[in-house]
Amino acid sequence: MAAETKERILDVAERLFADFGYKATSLRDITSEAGVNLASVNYHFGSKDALLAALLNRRFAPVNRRRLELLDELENSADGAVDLLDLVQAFLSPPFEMHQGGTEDGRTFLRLVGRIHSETDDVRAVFVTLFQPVISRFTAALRRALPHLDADEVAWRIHFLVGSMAHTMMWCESFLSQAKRGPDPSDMLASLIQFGTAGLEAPSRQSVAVHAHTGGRR
Amino acid sequence: MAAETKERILDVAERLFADFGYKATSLRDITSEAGVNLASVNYHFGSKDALLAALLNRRFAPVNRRRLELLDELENSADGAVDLLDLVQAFLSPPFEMHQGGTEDGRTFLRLVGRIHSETDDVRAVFVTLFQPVISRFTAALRRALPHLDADEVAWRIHFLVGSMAHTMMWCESFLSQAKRGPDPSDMLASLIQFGTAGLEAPSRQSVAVHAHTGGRR
DNA sequence: GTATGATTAAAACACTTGTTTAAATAAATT
DNA sequence: AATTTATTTAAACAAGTGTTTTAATCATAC
Repeated sequence: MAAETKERILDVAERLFADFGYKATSLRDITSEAGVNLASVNYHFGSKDALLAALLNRRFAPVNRRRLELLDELENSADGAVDLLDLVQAFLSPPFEMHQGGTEDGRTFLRLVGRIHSETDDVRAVFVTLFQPVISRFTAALRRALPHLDADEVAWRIHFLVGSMAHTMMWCESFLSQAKRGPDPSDMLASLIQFGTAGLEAPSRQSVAVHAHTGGRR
Repeated sequence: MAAETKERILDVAERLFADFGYKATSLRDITSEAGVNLASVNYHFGSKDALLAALLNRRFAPVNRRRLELLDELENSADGAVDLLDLVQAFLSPPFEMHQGGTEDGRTFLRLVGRIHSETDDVRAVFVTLFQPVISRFTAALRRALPHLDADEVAWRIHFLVGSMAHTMMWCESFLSQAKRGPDPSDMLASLIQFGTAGLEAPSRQSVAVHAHTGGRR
């Protein structure tokens, strides 16, 4: 019974955090929907913060492990020169494949991924810790794959990529109304990879400035 | 004295909402920091929600007006064929030029832009209303500028662009530590335009399936 | 069957939230 | 100057927050 309670709390909390954010979700919301006693959160996890930490660890640790695993494969097979498209795919795919993106749980998880990126720093603290090794290793790999860009520019563009990922994951449910088809997560992944790869390998901004001078822009 | 109180509340609320989000900022945080009485928020604005609405109107109405103004200019001067780069620039520039991005106020506003994109739907309601005409007109213009993409694909990519914008605006302050130079908003704008334009005009996606568990692509 | 430890239950705790009230003060109008 | 309106103040309100406590219940081992 104990393990079941813990998991029910984690499952419900994950969904509510994903939909309404951490601050806006109360322990009473979680426990009443999970059908468990209010005090059980503090009994099993210690605090609301610790619940969040446990929740993030449960999901993001495997995702980030998978990212690094894919990156290892790429760097081992093709020594030195890793294809940019493969890098982007290795970074973006794991959240989608983790929970079979099409299912209800999978989509909830995608919303959680997006939501957590926009929580305030105090909430993101645990998440950032889990994310950090991934970011640093992919940053290094992307620098090698984008030799025409300086380090700062690569850093900017990684943030752009993460932003487009997070934002779209968070709001893809809301697109139901305006899109003809429902938002298929694997469609989203394919589009995102396409968009992100092209954005990352865009020419450096200096060459654009030169281009702008000679090339007819007002 | 009345107008001064109202503006002090708006200024402080804007900064706190930008830094900590709407839910996490209490009226007591705002009023104490602004040096005004707690009840003055409800007196001048009616409620916390109405304060947010007033705050968003004050800043985003001019920004979105400017966006549409720039779009009008583009569509009038070059009849039919509007350059993609110009479109992206017309969409992204106004938040940066509005408050002279480099100043403290300007950077606070950029954080607010980013933050508001990630608030939950109830909080974003007012914002979405202000944003909607901009999105629909730019969507139409982008479809014309990207004839090789179908409507759904254009919609996805607009969300990617908005996401990269919002995310980076929100966290650009945090990049101070890892970047050599402080994050210059105009640098960010230039990079963002570069990234977004390339991403938008990327070739239409060939089917990229969710990464198989068998490992790397061969 | 009883004792031991783990789990659940209900209640209370101390604190914060947005909002309202009623009196006091300031400003503007007549 | 007197009166009406606008604004500020301090206090209280009702509801909600995470957390703690104390007792009751359950499962398991002796």
